Amino acid sequence: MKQELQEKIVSLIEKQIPEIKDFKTKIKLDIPKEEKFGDLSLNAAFLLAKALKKKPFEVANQIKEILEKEDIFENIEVVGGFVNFRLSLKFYFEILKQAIEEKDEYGKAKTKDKGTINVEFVSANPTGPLHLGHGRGAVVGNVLSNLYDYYGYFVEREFYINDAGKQIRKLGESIYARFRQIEDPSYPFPEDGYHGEYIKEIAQHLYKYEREKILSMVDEEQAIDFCAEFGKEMLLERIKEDLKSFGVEFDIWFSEKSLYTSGKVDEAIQFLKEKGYVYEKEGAVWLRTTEFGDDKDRVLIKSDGSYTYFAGDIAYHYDKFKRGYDFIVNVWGADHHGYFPRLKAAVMAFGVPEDWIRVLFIQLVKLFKNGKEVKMSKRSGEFITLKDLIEEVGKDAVIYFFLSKDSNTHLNFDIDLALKKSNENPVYYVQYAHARISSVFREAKERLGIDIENLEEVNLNLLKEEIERQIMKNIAFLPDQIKEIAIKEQPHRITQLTYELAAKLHNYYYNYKFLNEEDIELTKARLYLLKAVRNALRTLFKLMGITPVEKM
RNA sequence: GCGCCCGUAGCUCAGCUGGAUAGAGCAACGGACUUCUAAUCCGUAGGUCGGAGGUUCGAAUCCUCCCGGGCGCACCA
Repeated sequence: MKQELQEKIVSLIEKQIPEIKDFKTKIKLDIPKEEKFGDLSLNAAFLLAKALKKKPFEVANQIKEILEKEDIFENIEVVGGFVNFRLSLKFYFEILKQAIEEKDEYGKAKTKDKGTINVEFVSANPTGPLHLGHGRGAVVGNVLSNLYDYYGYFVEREFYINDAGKQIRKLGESIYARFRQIEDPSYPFPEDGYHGEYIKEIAQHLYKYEREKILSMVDEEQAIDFCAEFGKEMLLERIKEDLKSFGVEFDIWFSEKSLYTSGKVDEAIQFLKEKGYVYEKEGAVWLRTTEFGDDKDRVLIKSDGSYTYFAGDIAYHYDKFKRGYDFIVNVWGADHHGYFPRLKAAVMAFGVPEDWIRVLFIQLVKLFKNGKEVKMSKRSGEFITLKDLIEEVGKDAVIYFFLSKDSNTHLNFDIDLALKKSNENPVYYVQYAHARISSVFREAKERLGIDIENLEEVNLNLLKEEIERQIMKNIAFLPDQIKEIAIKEQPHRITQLTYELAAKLHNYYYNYKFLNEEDIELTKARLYLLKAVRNALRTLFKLMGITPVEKM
């Protein structure tokens, strides 16, 4: 909406001040922080002042005169060099109508014509339960996907399963050792094995159902492989369950191992070789990543003939490249940031532009208990899992908390605070706003017989209060703001949009009475506005994966 | 040593890629329930935006240097 308005305004000005076309990219139509500056604010006069050799104030007044003839503006004021507009109620009424018709997808793109993209996130090793960092990545990746979907992209969500390599081997050894220890407590546990209780559980499960089979294996290696495979599958199932309870579902589960068994690694290396970026040195095969900004070249095939992890990752991204996405997004833990330049270089060697691959880094989640930091590590097995946390505080609170901070900053998670389930968690604030509206609707039906589903003829001109106007404005520009945070990849800002709208609703609720049997017309108009607010809230909740509760 | 990220109220954090008097929540203090749910609302107090320069009509935001904290610099995965 803002975009359309801006284009309209610029084209109107252009008829009289053609110089404006030189500043089109710098012109901003802003929503001012303060109400007294109107609904929208235009900075064009500052930009034009120099070119026209006039003062910003004079140019602003000129713009004011041009735009005053339009009926979508109720009032235009010049303050300093800013041109501030107030939009007409007529304009807002159209918006409310739209919000009501589009339900919980208010403002969402009707078609997926922006393109097709892939978002890869979580991608945890199937060697243990998900921890809090994974949870943060899951929320950020999922919401980012939802935002792109809202914006008009066809989005595929993908989980890359690291089911090859040493980690899995270690998993197998750990499970096997626990398995043997059931009968022989002195059986040695691998030094750097996984210590968590879940390993024992898996071992006990195997002992119960597969004891004979495992013990009959002549080769211990075979038994370890078996344990690894079994454990991996079991843990992967748990990961899937945890994510599902979190409202996160993937379209594609991509196995790293499949790359090796299907020959895709060789295929990718061959492709790069033909492009001339592969060479041999000191018995190893290298990729010339320095060609694309990496600070040194990287090994693909080690001198012992085995592939590096990097080679596998290249094959994986070569696969994505061939799928033909417009661009891809990877959500990674921040400790991998040093890895990005080389992967980007490899991907660019395929022949895609630099921004084809994007990475969102998720900084560490630090857990605090009793005011002290709790160190988490998979190796010691001493950590609070995502599942524990969701069970204790509920998925909505966890989602909202993980989402409310910029993913690129460290997050301190105070477990005591979260467990309190108190109003200190702002998720209750926004949910309460929705619950209050629902409550009003229930009362409207019971007391006044007004069915919220049949609000056809309402006189919106009765909505004269300043707060009502503010709410309409908030709803009107919400889709613009959602789209903006989508393209800027700032999913955390959605919590603020939600909070702002909820705050206005609470203010409105406290200061005005909606149900008034003496004035049914006004009641209906207000219910109509409330319905638009409810839909806007539901739209935001849906993007975040939070439940719109009817009662609290 | 090199690279990336962070530094904003007592605490946890926003600040929309340069806009107007830097904002929220929690904590503190003072008010508002005979009402459609007080998990709410209204108000008070709290700041050298880590520091110093620079760019310009205008800087928390962009550039340079410095100071703190985190992370990363493999023929590991």
